[in-house]
Amino acid sequence: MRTKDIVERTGIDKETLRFYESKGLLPESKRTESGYRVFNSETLTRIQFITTAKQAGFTLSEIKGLIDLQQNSGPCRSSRDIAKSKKTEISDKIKALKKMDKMLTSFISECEKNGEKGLSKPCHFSFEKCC
Amino acid sequence: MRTKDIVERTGIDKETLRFYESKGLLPESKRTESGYRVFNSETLTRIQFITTAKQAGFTLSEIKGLIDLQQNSGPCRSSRDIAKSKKTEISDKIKALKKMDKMLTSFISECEKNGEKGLSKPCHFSFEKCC
DNA sequence: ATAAAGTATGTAGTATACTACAAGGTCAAG
DNA sequence: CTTGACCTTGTAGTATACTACATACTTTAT
Repeated sequence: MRTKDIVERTGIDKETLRFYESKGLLPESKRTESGYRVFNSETLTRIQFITTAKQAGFTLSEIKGLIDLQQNSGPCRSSRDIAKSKKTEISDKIKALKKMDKMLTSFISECEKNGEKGLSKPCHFSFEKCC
Repeated sequence: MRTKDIVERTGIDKETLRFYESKGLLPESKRTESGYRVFNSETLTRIQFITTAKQAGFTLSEIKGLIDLQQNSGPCRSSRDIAKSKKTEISDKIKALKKMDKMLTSFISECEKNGEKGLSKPCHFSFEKCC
């Protein structure tokens, strides 16, 4: 696969691909004789991983940390401990998201109170007071 | 309350407080005769809201959007629709986080396989292949 | 009265994560 | 054999979210 194929299949920009390569999130790719990048399907799964991790709110350097976790040759113990602390971060993020969701749910039901009338009137609800 | 009190109670920096004010995330605060900012407890709840929303992965402009939702005087319907689409974003983020959590859980149990021996050996696990 | 702590403003700098060129080389189709 | 799509590098610019001054005024403690 060449650059264009990766771009089409993952949806990321070609400049972003190069940017990720420069940051070490992707290994330096093989090249044709003329210098064109050649990718394999592992690049696709790697980019999907980066995309998911980004959506989960991790920074690129944190994502690099996760990639390095399973590539280092040191003892598994230290990697496991990092993984465990990441799990804590994740559960904190989920808590924050659930709190936001609860606020929005209350807001929506407040809006919809009294049906059509309620929806036509201005809002009287504070997210801050909700939780 | 003065700047120092807000800083102590919320943990945000005084420059960040001023920054949020300049971005419209906080209303322009009242001042003493000499120009010192004076805050009330609503500022505290507002900052807690911003902090939670940030942790949930929302940008400051998205957070401003949420604050504006319940402050606008237009019909509740449009605010409700924005709130509904925010709820979708939140559920997508939670999905991404759960996926990450699952990967890390598998990674940890793989590390801990064979107990002490497993933890001393290098890792052989790929997040990419997991999900 | 003076030093120390606290606050104000404006401006500049940093880190992250792209994003957009410019200038040029490669390759396949007509 | 040239046109156009595709690729290369390097460098510069943008947006977000702070963060760090420099300079100066106010208030509090001794």
